[in-house]
Amino acid sequence: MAELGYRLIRDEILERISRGEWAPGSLLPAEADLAKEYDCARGTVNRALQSLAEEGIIERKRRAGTRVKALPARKAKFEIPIIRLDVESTGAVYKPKVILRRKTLAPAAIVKSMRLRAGTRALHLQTMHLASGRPYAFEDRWVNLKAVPDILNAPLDEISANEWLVRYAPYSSGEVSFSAASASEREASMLQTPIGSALFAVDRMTWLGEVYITFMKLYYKPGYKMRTNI
Amino acid sequence: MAELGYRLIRDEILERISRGEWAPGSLLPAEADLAKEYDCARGTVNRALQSLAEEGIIERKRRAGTRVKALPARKAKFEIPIIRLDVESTGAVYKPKVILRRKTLAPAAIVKSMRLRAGTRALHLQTMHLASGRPYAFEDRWVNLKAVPDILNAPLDEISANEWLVRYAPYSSGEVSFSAASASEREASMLQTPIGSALFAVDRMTWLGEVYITFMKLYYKPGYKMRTNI
DNA sequence: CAGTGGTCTAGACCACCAG
DNA sequence: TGGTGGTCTAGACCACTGA
Repeated sequence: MAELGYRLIRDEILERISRGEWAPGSLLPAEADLAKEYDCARGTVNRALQSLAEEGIIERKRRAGTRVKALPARKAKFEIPIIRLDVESTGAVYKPKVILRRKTLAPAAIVKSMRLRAGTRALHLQTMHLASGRPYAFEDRWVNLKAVPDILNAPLDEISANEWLVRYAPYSSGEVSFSAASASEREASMLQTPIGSALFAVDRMTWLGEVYITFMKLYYKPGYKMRTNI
Repeated sequence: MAELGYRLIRDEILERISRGEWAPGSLLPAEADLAKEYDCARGTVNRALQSLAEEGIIERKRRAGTRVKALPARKAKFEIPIIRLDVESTGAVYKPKVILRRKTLAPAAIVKSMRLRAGTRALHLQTMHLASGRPYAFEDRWVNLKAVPDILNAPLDEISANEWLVRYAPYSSGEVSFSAASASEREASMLQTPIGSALFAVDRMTWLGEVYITFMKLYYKPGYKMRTNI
């Protein structure tokens, strides 16, 4: 039964799991046996199974073999969105508008979470992301000037701080969290929505090596949804 | 420069990108050249680069070569959470409580999105997810009884519908979306929070092949955050 | 201890597509 | 059309760990 591509083998194995041939918790045949069955090299089966393991469908251990996960937690992949592309994909015209841009002492909470030295000055930015002139999202951001001093010279009304940072320090790691927030007076007036509206909020902190770069809070206009497939 | 493992090569290449050796948009050396540089087989470099491509760091095209993405959209992976495990990881005791369980005509919106036949009866379930007796999340779900008739016999006060479905039809595909919602009277009373509170909401629809299985809306108690790393 | 998955190798063929 | 990445192969050695 010669197949074309490890993807086909992966899909076929996935279907056999779906049909119940291998129940959650049970053991799959060894790679060598599957290779014989599919008449291919073991390496091909290995790639197929590694792919399923990455998706969270199966668990693999040396010597113990490959098992269907007892509680298959399917993993969803989200692209951390670049707002400009998000907006433009709806056909609207994107424009960032800087509301506040001030070099100032960072408040205690920011100093702590970004591990700055006490008394450090940081760049505080507030930006409205506009879609064809209408509010799309409101961003509140702190930037560590020790890490990226050049941002002071960036034309942030043409390119958003997010995109600027992505170009300057592109491959930092970070933490992201999603939540719901009630619009305070500030967010409400920015997004032109009543106080107390439910807003989808994204928090993001990024760093490069040991150096914290930026902390950002983003509030989307009411009705925003973040979608993906599993 | 013999390395141990394609992961090391991947990390090293990532670091070279971070340091700016290859800027966003620029071309990386061909696999064969990198293999020579790292003194390993091309297959090893290939695995390293495929891994970076999956993470959204680079783009690869036959003949055109490998480029650092111009706008590196780092991908975040979220595990679609199983609420019981979520709750238990906080040290609380999980308990699902069925509020409503009724075989009934599906409303038009559900019929349409689940592609049921008009006049089909479906199972309507409302479940409170409790953490040590306190409200954690409220779930509103429709189940296609043609797809999983056996759910009528499931002990849904012991195992949540979600987990039951995961065991019965574990490897369906689906769509997920995250949003913020204002608590209606129903959600507010369920979650013991004021009407209008901002709730983190998850919509999920799953199917197996051509058959739609279930549509679910989940409202978390105020303050819930969904976290991940990038 | 022995069987499993993890990984590397050297070579091969092919699909794709930019020059 | 030639150089690129995508993939397969057959074999090998090793790390891990359950019986």
